[in-house]
Amino acid sequence: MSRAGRRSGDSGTRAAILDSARRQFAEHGYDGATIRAIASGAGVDPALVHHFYGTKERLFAAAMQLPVIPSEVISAALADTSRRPEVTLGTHMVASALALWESEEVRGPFLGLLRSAMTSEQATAMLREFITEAILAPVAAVTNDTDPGSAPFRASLIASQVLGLALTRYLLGLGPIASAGRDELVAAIGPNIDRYLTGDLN
Amino acid sequence: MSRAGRRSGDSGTRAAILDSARRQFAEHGYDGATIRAIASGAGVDPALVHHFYGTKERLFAAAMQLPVIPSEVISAALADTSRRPEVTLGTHMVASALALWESEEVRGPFLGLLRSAMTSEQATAMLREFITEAILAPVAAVTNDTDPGSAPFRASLIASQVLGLALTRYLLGLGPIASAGRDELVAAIGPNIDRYLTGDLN
DNA sequence: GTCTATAATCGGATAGAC
DNA sequence: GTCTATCCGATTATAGAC
Repeated sequence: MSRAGRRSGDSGTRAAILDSARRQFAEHGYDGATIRAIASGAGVDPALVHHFYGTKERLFAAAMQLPVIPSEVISAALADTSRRPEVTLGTHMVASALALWESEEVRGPFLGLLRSAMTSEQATAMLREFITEAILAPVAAVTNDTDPGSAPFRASLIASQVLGLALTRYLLGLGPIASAGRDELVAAIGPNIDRYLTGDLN
Repeated sequence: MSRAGRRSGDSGTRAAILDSARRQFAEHGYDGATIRAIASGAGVDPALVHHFYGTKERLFAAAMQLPVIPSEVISAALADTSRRPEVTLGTHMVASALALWESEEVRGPFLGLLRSAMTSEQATAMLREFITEAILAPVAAVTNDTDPGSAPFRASLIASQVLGLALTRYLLGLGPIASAGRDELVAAIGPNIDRYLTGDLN
């Protein structure tokens, strides 16, 4: 019978390693996360990590794959905004980001990428690419009616505020902004994003 | 004569090591900067670094000392603003930050601290302390007339935007924001800081 | 003040047994 | 699929000669 021999299927270890990797990269960044610590966190031998993922770089790339598609989330936000005009797009963007970051599965890779981008050129490129995909594209869709050329600049400004929010809230744990509720932050920051989106920047 | 023997004075090496340390910490963060690279950058033997500064931690603390006193800079900005009311405080804060960061001696330690704060708990504490001193105090001085309790939250929001600016401009090198001129950024971001300072956040 | 030599540790990666 | 054993490079830090 073809059923003889060991099952080729999953025993869950592969996923456990990826989970542990996400946590380690999120907390310590690329350099600070060690294969040994990742293996230990998954309850397996370090050699197994290499067995499944080859090198540390490849494991990092695998771990940083977001479980959501940025462009889909933004599309949903856009659709929602056009249905409820009382909610501005900037407000909605901040609310969406904060909501996504409350999920461990999204926040982990994102913070890992952010931390790693500080010291690794490769991670910097990955983060830049992600930002472009997640922010520039939808912003361009909104602004290309008024002033097409300003879209990249507007998107960068938005990125600076949104990344600054993640930085102070999750990485630095800056008192009031780390303990503030979602609604509070949305109300405080949303209008500033709106200004970057459609306001006069001169 | 008391002039016999080797001069006890400075041969410049100590300062050269500190300079090299600032550059290395700025570029690679605490973990990424190695004593060896710092020594090499200063053209001396690694053992000398230990001879002068003891441990890597002590060298880091010495290298991160800013050559300017944050509170003094802010005081100057406040005084300047009250003399020329056409320039808003938020605009002036952004301009001051960008001007300071153009000096290698200020930008180096600052970026080093920012990079290191991503992975080192000790550096995180240092950066938090610095932010509080540099931003919270002056903000409180401006807002305590209107709504005393909101000062820490307002200061944190300002920190999120200012740190986000440093992050995208210098660490990530995000296209349009990295190549933008100082005036352009001041005009774009200043008003948003003003809103965090005195606007309605609800 | 400056360097050589070396101790002690830790990291990624591989070979190969089971 | 999983683990043991091991190699090899890099790092901080110290002892001590000159």
